[in-house]
Amino acid sequence: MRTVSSTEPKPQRADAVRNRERIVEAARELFAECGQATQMDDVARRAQVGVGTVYRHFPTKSALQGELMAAKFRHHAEVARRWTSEPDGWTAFEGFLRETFAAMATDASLRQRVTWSEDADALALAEPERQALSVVVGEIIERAQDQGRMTPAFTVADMPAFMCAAGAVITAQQASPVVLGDRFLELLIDGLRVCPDGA
Amino acid sequence: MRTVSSTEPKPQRADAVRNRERIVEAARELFAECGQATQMDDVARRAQVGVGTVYRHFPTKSALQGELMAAKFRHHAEVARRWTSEPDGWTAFEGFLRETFAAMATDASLRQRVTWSEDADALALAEPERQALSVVVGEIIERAQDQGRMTPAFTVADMPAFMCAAGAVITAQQASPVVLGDRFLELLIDGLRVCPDGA
DNA sequence: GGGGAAATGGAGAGGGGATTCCGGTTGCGC
DNA sequence: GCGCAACCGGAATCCCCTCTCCATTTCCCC
Repeated sequence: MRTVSSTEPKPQRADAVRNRERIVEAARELFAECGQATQMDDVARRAQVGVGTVYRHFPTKSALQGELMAAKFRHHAEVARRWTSEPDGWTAFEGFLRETFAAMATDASLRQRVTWSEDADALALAEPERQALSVVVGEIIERAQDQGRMTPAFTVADMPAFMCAAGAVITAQQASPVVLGDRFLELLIDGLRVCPDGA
Repeated sequence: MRTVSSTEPKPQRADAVRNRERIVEAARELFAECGQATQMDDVARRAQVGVGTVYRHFPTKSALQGELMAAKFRHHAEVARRWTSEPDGWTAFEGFLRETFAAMATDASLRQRVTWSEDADALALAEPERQALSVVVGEIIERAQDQGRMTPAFTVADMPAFMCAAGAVITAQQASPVVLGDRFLELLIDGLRVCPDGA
């Protein structure tokens, strides 16, 4: 009897792997463009694949969206994790935020508000990744607060609102360049910082 | 020949007027609760009216949504107009914002982001009201800037992003009361103010 | 290079929801 | 009180989209 660990990823055929990647990429683009209005047929077409193939990889539209959300959380978590080694908590937090904002400016798919309404099933599927992100960022926040550099009123639970607010501003900037711009983001960041001379 | 001005509102029957109001009110509630997922049948049921009646008053779901958006713009514009008589531009602007935020906290239907994506047709139908709001608020903003009390970088075009950011924060507050809270809104407001001692 | 499991593709079933249609009802001017 | 337009209700229609099914094609191991 061969060793078959229950977590063995059972290797996929080369074409299946390739197609899955194509599908995810196509979906990312389309959801960024059309949001909820994106259709499975469109995804299939852009991925140059049949609808059946899309459904072989993702049993449900929600599953596909869930994967996209999970990917987004993974991405943010990775950025945060990279800043974790910075000893100063506030520097780490600020670095994470700025890097994330920059990424959002570049990639529309990162901008979509994600945590309220939309698709409950998709969100549920991405829950593990959301948790993981929460843990990493939460740790940075607590460190910054312990070091007295961040207002203690802020918690990880505030992050979604924070990100959504930032996303709104960034989206607006894309629409009309003449906009207040980055100053808004600076304001948001400043609001959390605790200066040496008091809050 | 009776005088029939082309803009004459042609009087409606009493029951028609009553039903129309009921429909709008029901729709406002449902869209606040379910957002885009709201169905015409639900609206009809909550208004205690047949679907046909809903369609008699609003030929399209978009038309109904458009009316709701128009109402929202009208509401905001009225608040702004009330502050127009205040001679100090910044005071007027701040008053308008605070009053509007307070209203958003109370009424979920005011909170929904409205200016991007969603339903282009509905937005188009509410365009006149949007314009009107824009004019009133724009005037206040310019006054505040002429008096040197507001950063000149801000324009009416920034308002949607601003409101959307505020909406995100307020929504988050509703979800978990332990949140950073109003300080966020203060930050946003502070960011536009120009203090006597420089920007 | 042959066999069979793994994948593919896309027509169409199925379901949900917006919109229509029209026989019946109601307000209102006379 | 009558008559008739305006209005109402809600079953039925129609369309759009997700998801299924299976004949056919493609990889991969021997």
